[in-house]
Amino acid sequence: MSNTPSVRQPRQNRSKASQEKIFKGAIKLLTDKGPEEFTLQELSKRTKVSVGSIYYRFENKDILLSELQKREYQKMWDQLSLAIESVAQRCQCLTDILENANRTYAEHLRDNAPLIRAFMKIALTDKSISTTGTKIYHQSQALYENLILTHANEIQREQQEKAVHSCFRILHVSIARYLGFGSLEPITDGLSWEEILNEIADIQQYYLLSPTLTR
Amino acid sequence: MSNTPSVRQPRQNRSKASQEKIFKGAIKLLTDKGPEEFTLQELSKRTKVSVGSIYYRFENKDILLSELQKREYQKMWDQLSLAIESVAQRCQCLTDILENANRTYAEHLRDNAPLIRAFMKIALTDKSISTTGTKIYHQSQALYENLILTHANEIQREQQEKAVHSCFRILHVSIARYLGFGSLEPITDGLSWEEILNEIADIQQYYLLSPTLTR
Amino acid sequence: MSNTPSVRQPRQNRSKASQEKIFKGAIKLLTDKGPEEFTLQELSKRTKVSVGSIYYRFENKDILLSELQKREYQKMWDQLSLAIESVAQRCQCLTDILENANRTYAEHLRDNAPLIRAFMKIALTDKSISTTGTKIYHQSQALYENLILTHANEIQREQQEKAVHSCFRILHVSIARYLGFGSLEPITDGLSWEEILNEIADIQQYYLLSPTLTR
Amino acid sequence: MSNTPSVRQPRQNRSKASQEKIFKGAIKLLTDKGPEEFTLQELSKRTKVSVGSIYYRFENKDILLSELQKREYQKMWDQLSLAIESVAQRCQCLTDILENANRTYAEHLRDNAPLIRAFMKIALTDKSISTTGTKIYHQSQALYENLILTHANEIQREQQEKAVHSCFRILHVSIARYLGFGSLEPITDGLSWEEILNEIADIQQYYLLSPTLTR
DNA sequence: GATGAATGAGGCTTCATTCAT
DNA sequence: AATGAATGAAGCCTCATTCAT
Repeated sequence: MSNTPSVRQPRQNRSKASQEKIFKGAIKLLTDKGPEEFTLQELSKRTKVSVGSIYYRFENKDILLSELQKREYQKMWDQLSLAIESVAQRCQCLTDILENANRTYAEHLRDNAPLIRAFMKIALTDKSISTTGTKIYHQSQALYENLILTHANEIQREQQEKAVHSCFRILHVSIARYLGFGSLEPITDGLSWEEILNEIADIQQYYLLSPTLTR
Repeated sequence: MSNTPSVRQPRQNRSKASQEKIFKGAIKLLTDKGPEEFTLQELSKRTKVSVGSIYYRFENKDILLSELQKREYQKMWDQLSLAIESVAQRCQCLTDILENANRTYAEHLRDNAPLIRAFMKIALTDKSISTTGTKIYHQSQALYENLILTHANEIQREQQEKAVHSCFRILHVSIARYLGFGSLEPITDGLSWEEILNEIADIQQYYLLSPTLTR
Repeated sequence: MSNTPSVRQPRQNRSKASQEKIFKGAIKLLTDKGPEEFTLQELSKRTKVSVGSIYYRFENKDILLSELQKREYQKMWDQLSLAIESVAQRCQCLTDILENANRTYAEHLRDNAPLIRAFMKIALTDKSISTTGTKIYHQSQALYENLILTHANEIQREQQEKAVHSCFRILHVSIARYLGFGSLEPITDGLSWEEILNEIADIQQYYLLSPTLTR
Repeated sequence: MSNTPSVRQPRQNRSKASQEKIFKGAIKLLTDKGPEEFTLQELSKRTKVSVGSIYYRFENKDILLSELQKREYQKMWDQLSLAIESVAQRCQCLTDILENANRTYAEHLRDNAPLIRAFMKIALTDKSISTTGTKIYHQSQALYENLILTHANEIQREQQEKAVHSCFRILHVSIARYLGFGSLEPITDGLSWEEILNEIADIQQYYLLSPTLTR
């Protein structure tokens, strides 16, 4: 994904192994302790890779994190992409698609929650991390929305694209809040995972499928 | 004497003045520079209150921030409370109430955005700040929802309280995202402030007011 | 001499003592070990002043050195100034003045050689140190030349000021080389201190006092 | 095999080429960035010779620099030698010789200024570099002085050799200062290159050629 | 001979907290 | 009550040198 000069591409095998060790250890440290306690000294201690070695491969701490994020987010996105594809194959009607796409996206966030949470914290103070996060957000959005729009004919709202934007937004922010991204305490309003999914789907469906309200 | 061990209650005027200076300066520093650059040395320099004095009044940095948050969030909540009260006075029908309550709450977040943003960042690593944030969230939620529920008879959904929960949740998370709380880049989907408000109100109304969909 | 905001002026007595300890220790470390081994950790260890304390008083290492230089160079210049003044009182003829001014300036360099040598090394990589060094050089030059020019009437050269410039230049660079400023090994050409002084004076006198050569 | 233990003598062509690449790159790096930024990593990157290879050929960094200096200073000296030889051929009288020898030596320093400056900085902390520098200085001095002494009969001073020593010393230090060797800022006293050369020649001639002053 | 990855001691700097006055 | 000087652990980063391949 990246050919930035700030990251050395390993040319020897043991080097690749070491890079892998660094990445693996970084993920573990990040999800174990959070970004506040993510120090290169600690990473070095855990991975048994010297600080100098880390610096040999990554220009600095920020770039290490940024590269890690690009790599992991790319992986996540690839998986999401496949899963959304499969939804497209399986589902016929809009209701069906919504429910399955929602679940797919929600589980995608949930399964990767610890790492995403960590990167969202880092994003608060690191422009590059935040930019990549935003980029992936928009890519995921496009994936989801394109799928929904294959059944645009069922949507009752006039501005279909705008309406689908809203559906994605509601899905994303509701799940993000439920999983406790962005603030430490998840807010569930007492709903279970299934309930929150149903609730979101309900709201989307009332919005997309109801005949225009006369007000 | 005082039974809050961590914060000394000032009993003299010059003391109150000094505490006030600390709080004022802290707000300014927090909104000017963000929590990353909030150091007690800098606060001392700006307020002309010595570091020792700050420590005389607050057990440590976390407690200072926590006290500040409680005070400021209380103030904000008082204002919100009045504003919501006034909406209750002015509006008769549910549609009207929703739109006005939304606007009231949204402007409340917007007007206090810099400070809220700062505390949301701090909340990521400070349990006490996050707890207070959550508490105020629930209080605001109650305020909003009680208002809506005064017109519960107009709501078509079966589980009215749950439905109103969802309305508040959608409002809050949408606006929070729009204002860029919790992640650095605000995501607007190209909507203006008025448009996002309309969009939210639309979604809520389709949800609350539509007759049950037969699926 | 300096009111730069990067140096904290001590307001308590113990603070002044600490600043003095830092300066004294810095001079000793600089002359003992040279700038290459001048680290704040070592300075802290020797002076028993914590690193944080050093940073409390000086923005960073460069500024500490720069302030030290300003202080010491100022002291040196004050002494030189007095000594040159005394030469002016004592001497009547140009020959006399030259010899005494030379000796005064040369001894000034010699007596302060270890510290000057250290700062000359630092000057190679620190613009501020080099600027101050140049400034003091020009001030000393003015001191010396003004003294010589009080007997300008005895000078045979047409462009008297230019000729006196040359005299100072020769004096300075010859002594600097003799003392090993600027390169590690002093070059004496086998001359003793008295001999090099005589030699310099001879050259200056032949230049200033000879009738114009017909070539 | 080789009896210089610290430098491996290349016996194959590709080896020689590689050593040549190292030297060329080292000169460029030294003159581009100065000794402070001269790191073996950077040298390796620029020359495309691996760090290991550099260490295979040179015991350590100091020795690499030392070897480079010997080689380059030798080259410079060879050139100077030829140029001084040519002055000897061309000039008949002392005045003429002085002026031409001065110019030759001054231009020699000027043309090689960037590299000399670099080595002078290194000499401050590296005994071997400083020793070689001193050695070449003395060799150049001998070259210059022997030339002058071919016309010793024109010199009015009693101790001719000592007088000629002084002439060289004045020439060297004046030019070195003018070119900014040893301290960052060159000091020109407002003189152009031609003017400083004339000034030096004047001083030398007044010293060497004037009849003894009666004082 | 050659490569380039790995090492780690050591330098600079920050800042929450403590303490003498 | 108040001041501001002092502390030092801990973080980031560099680079000469070593070593496995």
